Amino acid sequence: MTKEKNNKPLKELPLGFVDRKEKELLVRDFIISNIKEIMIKYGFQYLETPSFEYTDSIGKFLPDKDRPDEGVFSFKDENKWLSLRYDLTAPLARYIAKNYLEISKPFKRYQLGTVWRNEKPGPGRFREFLQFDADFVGTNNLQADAELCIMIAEILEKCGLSKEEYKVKISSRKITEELFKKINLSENKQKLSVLRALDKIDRLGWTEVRKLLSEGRKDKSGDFTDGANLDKSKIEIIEKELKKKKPVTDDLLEILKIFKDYKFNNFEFDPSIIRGLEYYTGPIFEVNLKFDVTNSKGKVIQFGSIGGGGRYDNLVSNFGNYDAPATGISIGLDRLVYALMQKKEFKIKQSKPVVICVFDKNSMKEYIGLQTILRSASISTEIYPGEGKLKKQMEYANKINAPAVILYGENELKSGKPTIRNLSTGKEKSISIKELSYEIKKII
RNA sequence: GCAGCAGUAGCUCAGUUGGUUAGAGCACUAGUUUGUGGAACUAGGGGUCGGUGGUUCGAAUCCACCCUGCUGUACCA
Repeated sequence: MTKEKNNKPLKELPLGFVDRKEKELLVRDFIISNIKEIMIKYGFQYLETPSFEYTDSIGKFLPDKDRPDEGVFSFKDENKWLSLRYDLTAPLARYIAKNYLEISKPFKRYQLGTVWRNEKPGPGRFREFLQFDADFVGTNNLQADAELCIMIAEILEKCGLSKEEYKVKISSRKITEELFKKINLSENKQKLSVLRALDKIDRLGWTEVRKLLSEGRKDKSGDFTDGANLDKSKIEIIEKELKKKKPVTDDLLEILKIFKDYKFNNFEFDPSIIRGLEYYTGPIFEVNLKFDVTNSKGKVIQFGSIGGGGRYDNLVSNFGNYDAPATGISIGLDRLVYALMQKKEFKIKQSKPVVICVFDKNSMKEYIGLQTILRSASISTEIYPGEGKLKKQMEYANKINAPAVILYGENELKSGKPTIRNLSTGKEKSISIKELSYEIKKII
């Protein structure tokens, strides 16, 4: 007996994977439809690439590990490693490199797709999630970078956010590069740990970041993080440079000018935006939500950015001889959905079916007749799909939020006039079949 | 990965210093007479008390290890 129990299949989901229900999916669909509309307006092409790629194709920027499944989901297929994509940028670079000669440049594409990451999930973060990307390939024009920021702002506003509820932050990789020259930092490993430390200014503040730049820091759970081991004078220079309120690098100055021409002002220069990515070469941006987000227990949690991007001029050239400067942005849709669902006014209308009650199976022909009339009038309709008494059918209709039920029993069949019951008011009305669709539409 | 906290019914939780057949609310199912939902009442189903091992006459309760979740932290292409 115990053996049988042990053989039962698991009903649990793997870590970081979730079932998504209608409520969430409707919000997601709403966001997606806004995105598509705006993408068309901005002139981007729609592209889809497969979920799997050769690990080698998208793995150029993975940490050089012996195991190809570090951070990604991979398996070996006929001696070649395949990986589920971890973002949409690396597959884009692969796509460009493969089809370089056929693609007219500049190339603008947008893409919606699920990506997978084999890492620890956090609040609003899963191991499988939907991402939206828009990229310009084959142009050095900073108009592209500026337009991405403006476009993302338009998407968020279209989704119902006000200017106070989000902010586009911009910076440039050039700022930190110049800084490294200034303090004579050349070792790549140390550069990276400085960048990582600076990335946390927003969350931890300068006092803690100074610790990370020097000997290291202990967080409130008692865990210790190694520092970058810089000396005091260098840290002072970094701090002074990064506290500047206005950009001085030529790329940002130009973007600011373009913003002005577009009358776009919901941005903020923030030199502490790092984005941790090694491949960025120029302007970088990040989109932050400004309102509180709570978890399932009602506690306010740190939500962070819902997306970002920047210029990556060397990514395509990694594949061969083609050189294509590029810039792009990506948004984590599920995180945006999670945040948007917490805004009270966010109720998406969903049309639920009118339920035709079954009194007698011998009358199915009549029920189907009514259903056909309603469905051909594009009214969501169903004949009660279960079995049972009228009471049970009413309970069902109530539970699925049906706007009305149609009663077509013995009495009604005699007169040929079905009764419709409005489930929100409880009122019933005898209606001729001719007027049925019209009356139901009034209720919906 | 590291650290702190937690795991009792589908959900939210109670369970006294270890002591009989482990409880509540909500949800679910059936019924409160024939064709009427959202309320009430009655009855019912449902738990290897996260898992394994140990201490004990006896463990949901104590100990060890493991698993899972939450939160922070690290990594994040």
